[in-house]
Amino acid sequence: MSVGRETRLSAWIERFAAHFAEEGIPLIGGRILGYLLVCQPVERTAAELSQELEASSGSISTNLKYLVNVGLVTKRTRRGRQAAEYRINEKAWSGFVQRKLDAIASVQVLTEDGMRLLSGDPERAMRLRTVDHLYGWLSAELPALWERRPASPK
Amino acid sequence: MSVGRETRLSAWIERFAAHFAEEGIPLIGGRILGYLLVCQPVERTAAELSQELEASSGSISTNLKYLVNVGLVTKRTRRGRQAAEYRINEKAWSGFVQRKLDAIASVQVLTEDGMRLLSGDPERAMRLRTVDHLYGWLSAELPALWERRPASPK
DNA sequence: CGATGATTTCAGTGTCGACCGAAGGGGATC
DNA sequence: GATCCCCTTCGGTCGACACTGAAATCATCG
Repeated sequence: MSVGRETRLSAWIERFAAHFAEEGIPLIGGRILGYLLVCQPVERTAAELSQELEASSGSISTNLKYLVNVGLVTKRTRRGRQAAEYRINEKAWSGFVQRKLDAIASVQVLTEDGMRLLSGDPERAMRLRTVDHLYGWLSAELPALWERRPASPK
Repeated sequence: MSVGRETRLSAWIERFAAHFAEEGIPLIGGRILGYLLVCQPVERTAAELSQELEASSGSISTNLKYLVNVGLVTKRTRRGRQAAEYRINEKAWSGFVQRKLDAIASVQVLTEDGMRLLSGDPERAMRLRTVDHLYGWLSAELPALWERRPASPK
């Protein structure tokens, strides 16, 4: 007897959430993301998410607030409906990734400052220089790479 | 009365450690990295680090073990010296950064699996497809970018 | 082989953050 | 304006992890 598609999707959502948990996103936040990426229909209320993901209403609320804040989820309210509907904002994902790349390259600000502090002593600055050059290169190339990013498929 | 260079370097080390603390590296580990990048002479014993950074011997030991493990610090023992000497391995920094980039691109494995699970339903796969394309592009371009990385300065 | 000096191990402490669930507040409908 | 949901807020619990300091371990030298 085969495992149903929904069951396999649940397992996939869990893997998805686990990955982002390692990057500091709360487990429940990751589950919401994974779920909203594949659910049908695309919009869900907080109460539905709470039930589907077996998480407390408080956790759902907190995490939705966070996800809406970073732009990955969109909140929609409708007249005549007390329940707000949430959906994934997949277009915002590139901004999300871009922030990660920026975070890596931003170390260059630090290494640059360090080089300045050691400017009178080239010998002593050698170790930092190696690191600074690496980040300097990244700071130049990553934004350039990002420019060449193709538009998302229609 | 001006602030001495060493004082400013201490402040810089603290900023350096704070940055990597946000990325999950323990504060003391970050301090060790920053300190070993700029100290003179370049090699230090665990006891010296403990004193300079005002951290317990246990913390220093744990963090050095971790940093040696990921390759950012090199341990050297010498005959006739009971104290091992540690120094920064600035050449390993590129591997450190590369692992970060790989971690970002590795999401493509997840999105790809998800696409497979939704293969029978293109409509439903649309949201994931947008995300998958982004990571697919990254998975292709980041390694290519890395190839063009220049050697560190002599 | 014992003494010495250094490092590693380990149990204990404190902090921080995710999560829960009950209480409170805000709309919408009647 | 009363009722009914739904969402958010908030106190409390739990587990994870960084850090400490003392004890155990290890290496060197006399």
